[in-house]
Amino acid sequence: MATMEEIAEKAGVSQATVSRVINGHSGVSERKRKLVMEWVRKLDYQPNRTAQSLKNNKSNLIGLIVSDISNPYFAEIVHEVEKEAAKSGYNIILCNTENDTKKEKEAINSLRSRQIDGLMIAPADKQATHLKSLKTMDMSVVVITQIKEDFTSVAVDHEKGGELIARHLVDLGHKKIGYIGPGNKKGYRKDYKFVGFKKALLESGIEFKNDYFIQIDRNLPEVALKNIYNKVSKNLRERNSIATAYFAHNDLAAYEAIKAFEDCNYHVPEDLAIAGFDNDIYSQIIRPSLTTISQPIKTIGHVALELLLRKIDNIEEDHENVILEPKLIIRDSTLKYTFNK
Amino acid sequence: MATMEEIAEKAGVSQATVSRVINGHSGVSERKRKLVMEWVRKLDYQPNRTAQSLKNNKSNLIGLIVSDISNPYFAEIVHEVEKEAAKSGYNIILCNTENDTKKEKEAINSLRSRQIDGLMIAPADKQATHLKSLKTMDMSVVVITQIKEDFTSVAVDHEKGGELIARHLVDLGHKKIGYIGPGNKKGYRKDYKFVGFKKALLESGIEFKNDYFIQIDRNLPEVALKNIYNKVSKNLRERNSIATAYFAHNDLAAYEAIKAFEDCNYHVPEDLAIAGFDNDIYSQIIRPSLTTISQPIKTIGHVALELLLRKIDNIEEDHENVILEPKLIIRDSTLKYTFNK
DNA sequence: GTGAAAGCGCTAACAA
DNA sequence: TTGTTAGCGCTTTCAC
Repeated sequence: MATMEEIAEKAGVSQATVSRVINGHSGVSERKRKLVMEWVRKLDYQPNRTAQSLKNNKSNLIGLIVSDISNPYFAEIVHEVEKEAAKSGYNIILCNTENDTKKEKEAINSLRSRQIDGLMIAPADKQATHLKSLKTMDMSVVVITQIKEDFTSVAVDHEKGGELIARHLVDLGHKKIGYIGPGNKKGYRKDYKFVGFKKALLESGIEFKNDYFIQIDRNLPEVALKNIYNKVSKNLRERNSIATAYFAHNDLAAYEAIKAFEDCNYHVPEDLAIAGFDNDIYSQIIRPSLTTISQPIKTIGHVALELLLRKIDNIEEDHENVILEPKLIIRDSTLKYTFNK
Repeated sequence: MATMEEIAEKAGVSQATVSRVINGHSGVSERKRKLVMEWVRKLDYQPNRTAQSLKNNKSNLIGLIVSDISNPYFAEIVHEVEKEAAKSGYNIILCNTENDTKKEKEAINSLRSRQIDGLMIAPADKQATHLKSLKTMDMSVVVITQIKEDFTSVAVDHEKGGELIARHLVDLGHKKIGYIGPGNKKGYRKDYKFVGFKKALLESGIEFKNDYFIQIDRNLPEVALKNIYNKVSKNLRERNSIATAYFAHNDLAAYEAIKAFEDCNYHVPEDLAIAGFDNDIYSQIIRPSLTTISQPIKTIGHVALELLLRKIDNIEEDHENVILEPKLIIRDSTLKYTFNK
């Protein structure tokens, strides 16, 4: 790769002049400017961003840490963030943690080493102390998909999402209502969907019964789907009563649960209503189409990047917690449940 | 962020000694080593990879260019590549081109500027000359998801995939067989699935009829799904005969086609068999489960990264085209078609 | 308008 | 065993 030095030599000017031309600084004669540009083209010169970064103490690199890129929800966020970042001249270093705090920690260190200008992170489910250390090292950080009081963060109101589903199921006339998700476990982040769900049920006079709670493991994305299938099947076999409607904590889980229900001869949605969370692209494609909660993914990506860039440019000093509104999307998986069979 | 200089000062040694300790070089007294490490911990020192890159002319950065990260097929590849790369100490700079050659070109230049050690690219559908320029600039490149004779590449044999689907449909007894996909168009890369599909049909004595060809647009991932839906619906309305079985060029297209068929009152799979391509995670989740071609995605990611690292390390000099075998996955979407209605 | 030179944080050759 | 020094490619200050 050609360097400024080489261009300078060819064009018979100093390397400093080449730098001026490349960076569009004024105070270079038109003659030299032309000359330099000619050699830039001829040698297909590309500035060495590594050298620039070192000199300017600015990498134009953003670290993006997600827990599971295979989840279409995160894939969509990555898509959006990359797109917007590119517009502002930033590149993305992507790290996938597979919801593993150890990997998350490694990723943070690695990115720090790489002198990223800012970090966007969707933290793993497990509570971890290394996030706190981000504070002390004075790095521009935006947390996404969950609200963290001590960081700038952008997320959807999961609690309200859970409430929306609960009310919808109650409105349809369900009394026996279940939940499929991680639930609340010490050392893990709170399952706010579940919290809101139970709360809204209670407000409608229905106490959530643990018999209808199918608890699935956290932080195992690789095997998560199998886990869900097994847990649901096991539940159907071993418990003596099942609910008439289930709320699965995300769409992926809902799909898998539907499979398990079907394989146990419960037809969805005729015998069993089911709702998901995320409104991923498949939720309207699968049959039955899935009632779910839509998260404004593009907005999350957009807003989060915007905030991060502001932090990087020191425009934004203090924390801001952007809580976006979830939306209920009603589809066949709950609508076509048949009462009074 | 602390630098070696600061550590050196604190520990009362030279900066070179700090470097030696950090890099585990021999020839440092145990006393100084201990002393240095103590300050490394105290100041939470992280080496500046930018400076290292500049000095060593080695960034440990890999560029990964994909056309559409929202497609779970690519998301899975990214997942795998990132995971393997991390194991070898590489980070991934991800660029999403949205199947746009202009963005692709920009991404390549940007990555080059960033001194990446190697590039893995799933090229856009549109033929473009800038890929050729990669050759001249002597950069380690591995092309994925399509075979390019003049590069090292890793892909599945799409032609054979098309054949497998064709034979399967013929074996089931279908005579009127259609295709939903981009087809072959000048300036775009060949649609090998279609080629193999037609070839195998012909070998079975069935000539592919253009009446059963639903051609969809290329390079519009953002609107691709809508496009498919519209094209399929339009086709059903305007043509006087439809096939009994359709092969959609990927799973995403198949899902969308199913929706369109259903909305036009053709039941899948009873009235109409359909097959996809990719075997993405949803193909077994949707109902009807989708007959499709499985691509060994993990293997693609794995092998491609392996080859790229070998190229980077100059172990591999010449091109290698790894063509992986596709596998037919038979599911309800074709199996449950009802003949003799 | 232009060039020389310092320095970003690191590695490695050389000297001591 | 340790320190001094040059230099990776760039930006920017200073002097002319």
